[in-house]
Amino acid sequence: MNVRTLCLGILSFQEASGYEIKKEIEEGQFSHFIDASYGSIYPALNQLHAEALVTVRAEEQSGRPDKKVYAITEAGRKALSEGLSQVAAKDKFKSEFLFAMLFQEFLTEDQVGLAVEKQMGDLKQKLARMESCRVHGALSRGSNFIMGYGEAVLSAGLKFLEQHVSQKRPNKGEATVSIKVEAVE
Amino acid sequence: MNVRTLCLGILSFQEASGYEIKKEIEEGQFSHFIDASYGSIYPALNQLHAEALVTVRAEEQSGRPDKKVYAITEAGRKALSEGLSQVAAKDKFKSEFLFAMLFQEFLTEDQVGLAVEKQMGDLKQKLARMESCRVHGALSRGSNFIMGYGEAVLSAGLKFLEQHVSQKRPNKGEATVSIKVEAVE
DNA sequence: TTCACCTATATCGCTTCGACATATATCAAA
DNA sequence: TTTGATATATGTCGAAGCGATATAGGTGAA
Repeated sequence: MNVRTLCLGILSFQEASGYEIKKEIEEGQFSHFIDASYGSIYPALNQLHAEALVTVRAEEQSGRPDKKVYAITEAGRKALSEGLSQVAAKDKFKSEFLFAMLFQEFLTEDQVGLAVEKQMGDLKQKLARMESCRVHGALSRGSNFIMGYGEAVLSAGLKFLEQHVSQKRPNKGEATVSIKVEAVE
Repeated sequence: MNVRTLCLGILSFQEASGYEIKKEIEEGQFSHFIDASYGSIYPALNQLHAEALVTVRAEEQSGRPDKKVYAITEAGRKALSEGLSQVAAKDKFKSEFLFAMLFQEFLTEDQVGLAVEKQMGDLKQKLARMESCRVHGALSRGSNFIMGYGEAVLSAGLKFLEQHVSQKRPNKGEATVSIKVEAVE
């Protein structure tokens, strides 16, 4: 599955600019299982437009560059449907955190502790993000499903780390690392 | 973190050829959280050799091309240590399965069912692979940690899907899709 | 004996990432 | 009050990496 199909998917929910698509990928309900950069989104949108799978409309803005709002066409919906019918590739999970943990002997105890705390913060942040997506309600069947799956998986990781930490440092009273979990929204 | 550091990490455990590194990535304890293709491994090894971070030794084989066995050097260990000290990037999780689930209305019920069964098979396979890594024992502190984390996360996903399936199809008696979970090893 | 799969290295086109460039608006802190 | 950070918005470009393919003989099952 490529970035073109990804854009079509998001546009099938609502029309949007490239910038808004990127934001949706970073902060929306997609955020925990897809990714794409500007360097692939903008070229993809141009391509889709050239293939008449989307339409564009320039929205004037004061000061900023014109916002180019894209909308999916009927041909675009058909292409999306075809893209989704392909057998899905296996999940890809890359974790530098786990890689580093595997080589603990190359790190100091502090470095390991810091890495674990950072990972816990990251997981909490993602969970909070999904929680806020839930609150904004009106979720489709598909939305509910992926949220449930995401919560299950992220919580399991967090729980494992919490157990590991409490097991390793019962009551050491050492300087605690404060992790800011920014409120999303 | 790039493929060079990845190769150094694997070579810090034992010397290996490019082919063996790829196998380790696909089937070893790394398999559920890292990935790399031949297209990046072979060039990476050449680069590492040019930088004297690894040594090469050609092992003759009957029939096949010579096996080029790489071993990490002291400079290589230092480079690995430096690579690991960098703050780890956030986990990257890409799931075409979840993307497709989000757009269920574009698919038939059969397609959705099939996708779910496939996902469950994939998860079971990964769990089995980790189980077999456990059996082969002699695991380091780091190994145990990442296995525990992996099992926690994969099991959580599987459990969620199992609940979803039993909820959706209590006793329909329809043609069941048989999923072959190949025994690893 | 055919066919699929395994060992083994390597390249190549294409996709995608990540960092940067450009331009303006807003808001908080020094 | 000026500086700096953050947000909106589009886009490019070099580098990294993927996935498929080429090559070539060995192994084992149908």
